[in-house]
Amino acid sequence: MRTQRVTIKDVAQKAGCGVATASRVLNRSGSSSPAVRDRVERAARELGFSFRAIGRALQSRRSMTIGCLVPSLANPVFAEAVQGLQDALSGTGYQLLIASSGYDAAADDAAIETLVSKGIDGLIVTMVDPGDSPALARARSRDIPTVLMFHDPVAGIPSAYVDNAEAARTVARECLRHGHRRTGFLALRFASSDRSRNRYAGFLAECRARALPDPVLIELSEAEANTPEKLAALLSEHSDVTAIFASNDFLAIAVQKAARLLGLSVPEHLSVVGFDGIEIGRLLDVPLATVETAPGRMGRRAAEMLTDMLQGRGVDQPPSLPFAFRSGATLAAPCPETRDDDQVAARPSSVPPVQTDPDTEPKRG
Amino acid sequence: MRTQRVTIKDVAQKAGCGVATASRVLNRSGSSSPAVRDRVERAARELGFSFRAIGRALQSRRSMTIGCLVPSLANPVFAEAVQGLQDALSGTGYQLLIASSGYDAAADDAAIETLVSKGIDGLIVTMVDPGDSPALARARSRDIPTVLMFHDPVAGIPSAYVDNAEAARTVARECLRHGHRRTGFLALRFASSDRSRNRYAGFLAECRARALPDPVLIELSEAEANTPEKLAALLSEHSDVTAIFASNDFLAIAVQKAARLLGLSVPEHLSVVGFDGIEIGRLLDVPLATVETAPGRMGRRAAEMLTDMLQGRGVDQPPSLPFAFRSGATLAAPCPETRDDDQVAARPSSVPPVQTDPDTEPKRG
DNA sequence: TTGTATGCGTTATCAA
DNA sequence: TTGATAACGCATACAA
Repeated sequence: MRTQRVTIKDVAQKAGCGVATASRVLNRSGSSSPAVRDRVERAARELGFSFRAIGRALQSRRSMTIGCLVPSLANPVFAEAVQGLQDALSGTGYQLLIASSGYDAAADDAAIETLVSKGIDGLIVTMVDPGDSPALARARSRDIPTVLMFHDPVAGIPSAYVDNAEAARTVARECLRHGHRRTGFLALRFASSDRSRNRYAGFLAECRARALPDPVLIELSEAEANTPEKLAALLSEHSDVTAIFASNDFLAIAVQKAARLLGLSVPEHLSVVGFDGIEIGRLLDVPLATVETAPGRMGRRAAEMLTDMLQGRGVDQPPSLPFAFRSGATLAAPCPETRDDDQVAARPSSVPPVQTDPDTEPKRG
Repeated sequence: MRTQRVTIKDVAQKAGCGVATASRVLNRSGSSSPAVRDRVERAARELGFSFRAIGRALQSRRSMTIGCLVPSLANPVFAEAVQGLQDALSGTGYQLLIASSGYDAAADDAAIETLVSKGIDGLIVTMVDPGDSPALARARSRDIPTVLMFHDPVAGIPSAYVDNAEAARTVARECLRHGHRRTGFLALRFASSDRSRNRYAGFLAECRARALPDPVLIELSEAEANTPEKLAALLSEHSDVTAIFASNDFLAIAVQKAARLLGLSVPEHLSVVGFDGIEIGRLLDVPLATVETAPGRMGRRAAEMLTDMLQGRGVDQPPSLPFAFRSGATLAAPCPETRDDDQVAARPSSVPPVQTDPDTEPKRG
């Protein structure tokens, strides 16, 4: 019962012409007489013919497929970015072949290897270490156009990104402006995320620039991030901290849950700031203070850069995408007496809020 | 400077043997002498050879690629499900070619058409109307193994799903148990989602079975869903409603925001129940009452069903996946005096809570 | 304008 | 054990 798929050869036969003619008609390439043209089109219609991309790919050496690698689609940041890719790619004829690594460097390499073997025309990746990936290097040495997402530019590979360090400095300023002095930086998989590291670096730099104590770096295991009780325990070890900068919104939300478990209210006892600006964050009844980075927009930008490269247009690193600090109910002045620290919270110093507008032109990193 | 890609022919040449031999060695198929074997492997290594999937696909008529269509990755439910697919597919050799429709039926068909033309070996879809899609029908008539996600089974296509109607009945019982009588059902794209419709149907049926007033059906536009103010306005038109059942968690969270805008507190003035059980819902400091459906698990199930079919094993519709009503702080007894309705809220009738355990065997729909 | 033949990269067949 | 060859589906150079 298996319907033998109809090929262009069948169409040609039915139309009583050669395959080349059929190909020309169906592709509107070359020239053809109205008569043959008609017969071919009717034959194709009647046979329910459609081109198979494999044949084309083999012959044209272009698969019209783009490979995409992200750590995980379970994190809304990446999911939104991939949807951004889809949006930008729709109508271009390119399809997305997707892979996820689970934040694992070895898996990154294996995935890229596989994607390349599949004959992708281009590559869009977010990975553990783009600067040290044999597979990525090999892909690039094979002239496969590649762009990064989320990463600050690395190894000369163009990237669609926000300036993580600069954004983190903004968060620091906002915390200080509200009078926080003892801050904490919370991160999952610090070792396997240059984004987290760069954010910490910026946060740290700004604190030092203002002669404030270094923020406490709190690294979490996967288990701690997903279990509010464990997170709470971890949090209680740093009772002098009045503001937590979480490396992403997901974590920031988890921190609030943990704080509640400890009987701390946000922001009275503990301020929380996130990073990313995922959609859901703005719908929370206590809006999350965070850095809006518009992940979907990052995806669109990445796709545009890649399609430019695919069309032979040279692409050099564009400026970083804009971000905007979004104030929210989770960030306020600390109440010194409520946590057991021994320092006096400073009143807001007169640091003006730094904001960049996501709708105007990007700022330079 | 473009590196001409190395093919098996190059390897054969360098090893001084025929391509067939090289193929056999490299695939460990057929037999070969240790000597040749050695030469081939060394040649392959030195040339940096790797198979190109396109050639294989053409000859074997299998692309080792699975097509996946979902409405949007911006909704965490679908993103988590797709990640579930990835997890289940990793190691099987299958890759995921992905498409999204933006909840548009025409886009659904176009996407399936494209995926099929790409030579996918199987299809996993969530779409507007699987029962009325010419493209899907065509794919199936071409014997492309297909499974649905999220949909109650339709047109004889096996599905990985939860029993939407039954789950909704559970929600109704829970609402009634807490004493709610006037309820509302909130849905986005009601017309283009059989999931929403089935949930409403179950909710309605249970209300009627208990001789309660029909729940108010509140349909939202995209704009209303994303703008808390508009949602609030809509909500205020139904001030007699004491409990809202939102068709998904995303909406449920938005409703809370809107309620806050109206000066209504949740759950004192308005109870809210969601659907899906997305990861982030459980981290909220006011945990969302919802139906946990484990989207990731649905994805894994779908992938397993498909790989079974791909291996020629017949797959008939398995029972629906289990769901669990998760109680949360957003559902409580109504306070009759706080909203302007004229009816007296009933005390909880003695309806036992209905729960199914996601870790035990699935329940039958 | 049309058709034939070739090649894209791989595997399977089959004869040596 | 080996290797030449024929597909697979398509586009294109070239000849007619």
